[in-house]
Amino acid sequence: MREAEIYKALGDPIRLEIVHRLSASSVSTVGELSKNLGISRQGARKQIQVLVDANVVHLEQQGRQTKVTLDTNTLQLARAFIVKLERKWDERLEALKEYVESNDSR
Amino acid sequence: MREAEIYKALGDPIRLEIVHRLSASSVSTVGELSKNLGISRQGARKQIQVLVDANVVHLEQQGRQTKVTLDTNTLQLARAFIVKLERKWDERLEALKEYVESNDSR
DNA sequence: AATATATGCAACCATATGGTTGCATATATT
DNA sequence: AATATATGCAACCATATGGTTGCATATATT
Repeated sequence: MREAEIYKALGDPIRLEIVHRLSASSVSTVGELSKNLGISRQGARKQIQVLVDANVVHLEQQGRQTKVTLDTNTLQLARAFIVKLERKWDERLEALKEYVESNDSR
Repeated sequence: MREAEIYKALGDPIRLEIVHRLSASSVSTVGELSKNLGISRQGARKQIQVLVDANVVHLEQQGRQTKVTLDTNTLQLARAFIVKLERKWDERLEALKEYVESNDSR
């Protein structure tokens, strides 16, 4: 399941913060994204790499800087899996409820 | 961000498999869920505990067995965060596109 | 009462992870 | 040409994580 790797990549406060900034602010270079995270630039770079490896973001060289972009396909995959879990679970509850009602002694 | 802990809990193949089985099959006890995962029962129990700690599932003692239930509120939180990321990102792309068009020299 | 079943808890271990520092280098700016 | 900026890469380290085995115990079944 590729989804596991995606969730794992999102499953860290710093990495989630990076992804959040990417989506919500206009910051988009490796250098800028690495600021104010409470860790060193090199440390931040390693976290960005985890996101790259899970295809949550992509990198693109631009002169001396590196642009970071979100991969919405990956986000969609992550969302779809959760939606499926929710739907299947609801179906089961529904089936169970009907079963209980059909055997209800009232 | 509580979401990070949720994603972290989902970010492991075995744990994701457990959650998937919970939603898709009628298996619902700690013992049954622990089977066929390729690890020992005690190992599986530790993974279930990670899901419990992140509130992805809840436990409920029933006689000598322990029932596991999905917490849909937690799943919803995880889904909502991804949806928000996708929306914000789309808004940014849209704004950028309009900006480019307004400065287009054609 | 004796046995079987479902479970929990603790100690232990190898590897993964999240961080650091130090150094190198390509591209822009002056 | 000299300097500044943005970045990458590697070695290292402490702690977290994912697994194991061994043992204890509460509840059901016979």
